[in-house]
Amino acid sequence: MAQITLTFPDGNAREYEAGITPAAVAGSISKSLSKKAISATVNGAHWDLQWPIDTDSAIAINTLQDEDPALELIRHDLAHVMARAVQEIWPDTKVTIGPVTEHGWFYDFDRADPFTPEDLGAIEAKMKEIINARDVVKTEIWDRARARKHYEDNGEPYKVELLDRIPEDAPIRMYWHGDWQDLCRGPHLAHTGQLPADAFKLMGVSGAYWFGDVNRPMLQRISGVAFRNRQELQKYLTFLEEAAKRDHRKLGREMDLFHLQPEAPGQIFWHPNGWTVYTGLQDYMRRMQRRDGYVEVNTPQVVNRKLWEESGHWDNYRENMFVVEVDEEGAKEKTVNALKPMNCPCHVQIFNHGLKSYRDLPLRMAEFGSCNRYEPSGALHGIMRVRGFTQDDAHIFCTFDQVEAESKKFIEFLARIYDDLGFHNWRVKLSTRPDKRVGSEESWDRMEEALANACKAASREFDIFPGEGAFYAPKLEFVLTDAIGRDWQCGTLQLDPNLPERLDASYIGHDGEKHRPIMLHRAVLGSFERFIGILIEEHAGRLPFWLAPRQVVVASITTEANPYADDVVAALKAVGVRAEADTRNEKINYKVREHSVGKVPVILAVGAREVEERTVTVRRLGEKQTQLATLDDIATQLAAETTPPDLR
RNA sequence: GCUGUGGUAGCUCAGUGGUAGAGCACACCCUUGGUAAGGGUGAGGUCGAGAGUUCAAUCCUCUCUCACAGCACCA
Repeated sequence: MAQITLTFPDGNAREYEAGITPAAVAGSISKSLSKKAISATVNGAHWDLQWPIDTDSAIAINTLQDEDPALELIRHDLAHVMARAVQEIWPDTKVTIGPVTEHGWFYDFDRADPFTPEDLGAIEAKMKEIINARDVVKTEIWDRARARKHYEDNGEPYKVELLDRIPEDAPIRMYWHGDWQDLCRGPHLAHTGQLPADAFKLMGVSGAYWFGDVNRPMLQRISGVAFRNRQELQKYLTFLEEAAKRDHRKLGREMDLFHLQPEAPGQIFWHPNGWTVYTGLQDYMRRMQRRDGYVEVNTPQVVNRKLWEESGHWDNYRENMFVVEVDEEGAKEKTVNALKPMNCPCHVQIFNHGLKSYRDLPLRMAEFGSCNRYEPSGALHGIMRVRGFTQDDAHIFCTFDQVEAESKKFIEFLARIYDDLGFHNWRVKLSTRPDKRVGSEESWDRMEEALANACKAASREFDIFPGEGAFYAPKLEFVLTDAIGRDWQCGTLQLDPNLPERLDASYIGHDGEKHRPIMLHRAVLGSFERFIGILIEEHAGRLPFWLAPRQVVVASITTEANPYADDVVAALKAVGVRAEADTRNEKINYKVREHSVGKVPVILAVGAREVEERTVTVRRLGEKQTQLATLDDIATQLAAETTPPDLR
């Protein structure tokens, strides 16, 4: 038998017989390591303890201490253990695939009867049995025909299909957890007893299409989360609770910001409080855009089908459009219109109105464009994904030579806004040419280079997402991370040589000839609705003072202080602060609790002492401690705080 | 749109084949209280909509609708 040299992470090297398994290597080092070993890393690849090593290699034996391999194996083995548990309880269930996810795993099953939430408890109990049985995991490589016959004989059609999808030259690897068998590329743990029985939880049942294809059968997906130990699981569950507390749908109700109702699914009824936030944000954006050289326009909601045919939306986007048929007076046929789902075609109409010169470029045309899209019912989500919304939209008409500078300018603009709004953690994605595309390679090279250069010029790192661009041009997407680590894609910068072509936009160049401009579609917030949802969740409802709908409540402690409370409110209103008095016949404890729950950032308590001294007792949301201030001082201070960041 | 689960008072939820309950919120009264719920009384519901089964339906069946979770979608 040939000898091979294995090099360990500490630099030591030892000779072994070729074909030795990591399990045997671990055993040669120490008995305890042999017991603790869960897998190996061989030349950077995650390696099953049972897989032979045939050549000189760098090897590291992994234990539960090694987070990445440990989590991968725990989650992957739990997927198998769960599938086994399900098939033991319901033998008629057919198995499909069970991959690892960000926090756990899922496994998709085909079974006639739906799994109920109650079934999850039974499955979890059976999984714990399997773990406690400490069943050995073993693996073999089979030839394709044998595996195929095996699955055909066992009535597992999905596995047969999976086999057919494995490339010809790849090995067919079979795994067993005890007697239960699955097709799997591995690696896996040594035995089920290495799984932490108290660090996983089944999270729910849902539907999922086989291979994500609407035309294939809908399977039942059971998903779970898993960690290395109970503490890590608990930490994750606490995170979920925290996210639920921040849910904008819940806070929107509690703060009386907005509501939705069945008569207008996916469209928002903004209440006075919510509309205060909305207009505050919109006013800020309007000032910023004016300062950055945009002109603002407004375009129609209901637009004839003809324009959508010209723009290409009728062919490509029709199922997402609200179509409005109208009986026009005296007309033989109904006129077909659609609510605009996007603003771009209308903006091109303004651009096309009258001759444009190269001197007019770049032309930055902004609109708080109210759009309607018929989103699939299952996609609707609070105010984050709706059917009626307003974009902070703009189109920059320019020459190709101006693209890079305009892009850089936009990135800097967006950076300023995210900074003002308290999002300091964001990144840029550059989506490049997809497989299905129009335009020459040379033109794609130029467009991608322009966006990449703009990022560099604006001193922004970016990640490239190959193939993610639109069929006509690349784009930048701006993803921000919120206070609890979730990502939101908000801003976008999309190059577009296509629409000016379709809608025949042109300008007169230096040479006196007509030329085609290029368009940049761009948005910073995306939509006001969604962005406000993000803001609410980011701040857990405690919006920055300048955006808070109810900024100050003046709470009287005794009825004698009520007239003074009204005076204080008047003084604050006079300096532009949104203040209201709470002179109800309630105790101060009660008022403080109620307004704290309502996320009012500042409560000013006034009693006999304050009336006497013309002062207020200031209580900031989230702070237990109060401070005494004179009415003049607090008015000055709050007037400064209510000033939007761009006016400071 | 698909699969599953839901819809009972403003909110959070309990409940039953014989037309309904709690807590909070709301109104009124008592209380004038010093920083996260003082006490009492009262009002409030076509039990999501429609159809069916039944002597009788909020409850059982079907259809629709909206919401929630996931999938698909997001030119």
